[in-house]
Amino acid sequence: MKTHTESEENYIKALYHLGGGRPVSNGDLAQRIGAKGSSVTQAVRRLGQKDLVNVVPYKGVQLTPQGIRLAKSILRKHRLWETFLVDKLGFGWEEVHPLAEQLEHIQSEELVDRLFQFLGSPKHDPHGDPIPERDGQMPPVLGQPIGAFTTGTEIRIVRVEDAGSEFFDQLDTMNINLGNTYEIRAISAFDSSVELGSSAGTFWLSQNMCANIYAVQS
Amino acid sequence: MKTHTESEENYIKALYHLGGGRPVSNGDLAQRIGAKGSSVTQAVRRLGQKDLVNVVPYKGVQLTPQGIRLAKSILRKHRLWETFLVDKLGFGWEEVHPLAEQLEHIQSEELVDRLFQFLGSPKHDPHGDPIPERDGQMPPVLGQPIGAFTTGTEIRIVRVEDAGSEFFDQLDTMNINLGNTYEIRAISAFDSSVELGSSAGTFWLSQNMCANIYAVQS
DNA sequence: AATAAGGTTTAGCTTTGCCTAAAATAAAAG
DNA sequence: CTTTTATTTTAGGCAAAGCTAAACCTTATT
Repeated sequence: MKTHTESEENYIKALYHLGGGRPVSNGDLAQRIGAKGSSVTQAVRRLGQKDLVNVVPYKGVQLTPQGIRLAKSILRKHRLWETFLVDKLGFGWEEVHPLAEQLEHIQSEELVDRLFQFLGSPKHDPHGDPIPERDGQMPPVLGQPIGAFTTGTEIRIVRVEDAGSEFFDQLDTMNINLGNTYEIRAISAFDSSVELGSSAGTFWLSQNMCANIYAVQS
Repeated sequence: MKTHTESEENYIKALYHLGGGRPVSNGDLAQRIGAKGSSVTQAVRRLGQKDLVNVVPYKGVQLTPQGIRLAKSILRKHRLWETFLVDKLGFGWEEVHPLAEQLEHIQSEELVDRLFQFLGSPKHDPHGDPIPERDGQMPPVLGQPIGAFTTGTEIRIVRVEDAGSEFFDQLDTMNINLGNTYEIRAISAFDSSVELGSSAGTFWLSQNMCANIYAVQS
């Protein structure tokens, strides 16, 4: 397994995020990376030479199986480090992303394996996102948006989308965490907001909040 | 506090290692970095523009107070990560150096502080080397070479030099670790090797081994 | 004091990775 | 089916970091 630059890894990661295995447009990729289209053209050409992507000029870029494998290994590292930062160092979930973005580029199979063990072989990261396994298998993506349940259901929060720092701040101030359980008390016919209840009382969640919070029946 | 490239940080680290605050020659620096002299000339010019070093052409390069501060902060990170890798992830002391070399470039004051706390505010790393404090103060450099003690002394191993992987392998096979205590049984007048004794028996350590193992009386 | 040797710097080239501006192509609108 | 628009690629620059080879200081030797 060859060694790649951070820039290359960032492109691979972005490609995986945007398309998984499907083709991605130059523009989308440029936007995601935060570079100009011309830079992207060059970058993907380099990746193509390494057989990490297939490039069809003017059409799009697509990860090869090799590229997908690499993407998953980076994602694995990213999510393991996030888990470390939250579980062991006590960071808040909003703070960890930029740090994990640096840590994910550290190269060492051994380190990843040991970290995985040290963290108790987690299947999901602090946001509830699945951590790819060593062999590339993906644990299940958990939960449904809160709005998808019916009134009266007991639910448990299992995942939150990364919807920006304000979203996370809101979660913090409302004291909402993974593992919390609530009862769906009501769903507004007017604006789709949801009333949740627990032993501590009840409160309303806006539609926008609900759309980024995932739960399972419990 | 500005942000620096990894290359820059590596030069600063090398400068600190070779000279502390004293001037270092282009050649020595080149050797340490593993680059050619011409590359070094350019690199130190860049560092000079950032006021991290003073350069006197044909004479030598010298860290500024700013440079020294940076060097210490890198060293702090390096040694904290080594401590993490050994204490928490169970790496052997010979394996951790190249990994810490990557991890030391992660940028985040907060991360360093939390890591420090998580590790129990250590003053020395797994090799017994002092970990610079947040403010740049250095804990004491521990111990004396084993050969410096007199026969009959009870000693405790507190530090080992980084003398290459074969040295560490030898330590491992002889089961020598920081914290171990021995009695100095004899010192050879012929080759300065030393006989150490413990409850498990006695054994001889060559002069070369002794020179890289530091101990205190206990 | 002159010169040879060794170390240092300059000059010029390479790659990565980004940029802007101009040309080329694909897609959508008339 | 042509033309306009939006996207993508080429062309040409720039900075970081490395390299080799040639020129240039220092120092040591004669």
